[in-house]
Amino acid sequence: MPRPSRETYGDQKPPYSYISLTAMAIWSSPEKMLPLSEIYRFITENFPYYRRNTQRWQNSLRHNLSFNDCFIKIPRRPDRPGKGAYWALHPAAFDMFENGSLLRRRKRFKLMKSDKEMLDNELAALANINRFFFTPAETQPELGSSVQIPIPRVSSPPLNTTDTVLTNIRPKRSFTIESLISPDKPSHQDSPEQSFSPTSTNSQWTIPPYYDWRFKPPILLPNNTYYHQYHLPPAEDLLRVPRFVLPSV
DNA sequence: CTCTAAATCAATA
DNA sequence: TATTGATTTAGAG
Repeated sequence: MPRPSRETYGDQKPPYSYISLTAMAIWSSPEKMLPLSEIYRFITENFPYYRRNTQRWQNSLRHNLSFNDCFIKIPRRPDRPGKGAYWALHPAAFDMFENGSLLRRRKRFKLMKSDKEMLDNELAALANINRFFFTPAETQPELGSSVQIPIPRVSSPPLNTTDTVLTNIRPKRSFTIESLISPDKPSHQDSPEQSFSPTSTNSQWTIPPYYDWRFKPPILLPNNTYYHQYHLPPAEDLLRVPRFVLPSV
């Protein structure tokens, strides 16, 4: 009996929710995050059913991305071509599909307010990093140097570094088509590149390694302001990328 | 049957 | 592209 493949369902609607399909797409990517257009492409390429009525299901899928806390939107780095942000899976949402509920989960994945604020702080810091790309070239920090990036206060207290909610989270299954189509395959082992690999040293990983800046605990200054210290990547390709300069208004 | 996640329609930014 | 609300559909206990 042939192993179930991408064409298993043909033109029939696959028994997966948009959330499942999106998670599959994201997880199949090398960086574990994709722009919207790539999510579309994954689904239409792998499930022929979705090659028609695209306006309907793509609208629904976008609704899912915005509505569900399990998807986090990561700003595109200015040195990357293309449009739209990247979408990733929230690391705490990996066990959403326990007991094979790929159609309807028992519970929605909803973040607590404190977790949402923590994530907002991370993303705000990322947005600030992006802004460095747009500052005048003369005043941009040296690549390979360290830089302090102010964190906008979205709540008080803005950060809780001892929070362990996000610690030691790994997926219970891999979001490959093969493993999801035959979920009862018991001995399925994740390939190394499919395995979850936190990059931060303190294992409080929240954002994929896309930004390449190493996370450091926030610094509290005497004036009661918080900073994040990042190390700018020494990557050669980044050095070659033309730096963006804001037109002075 | 009930509960509520998921899908749909669609206005708006 | 992305967010949000309103409403309907339908999965599963």
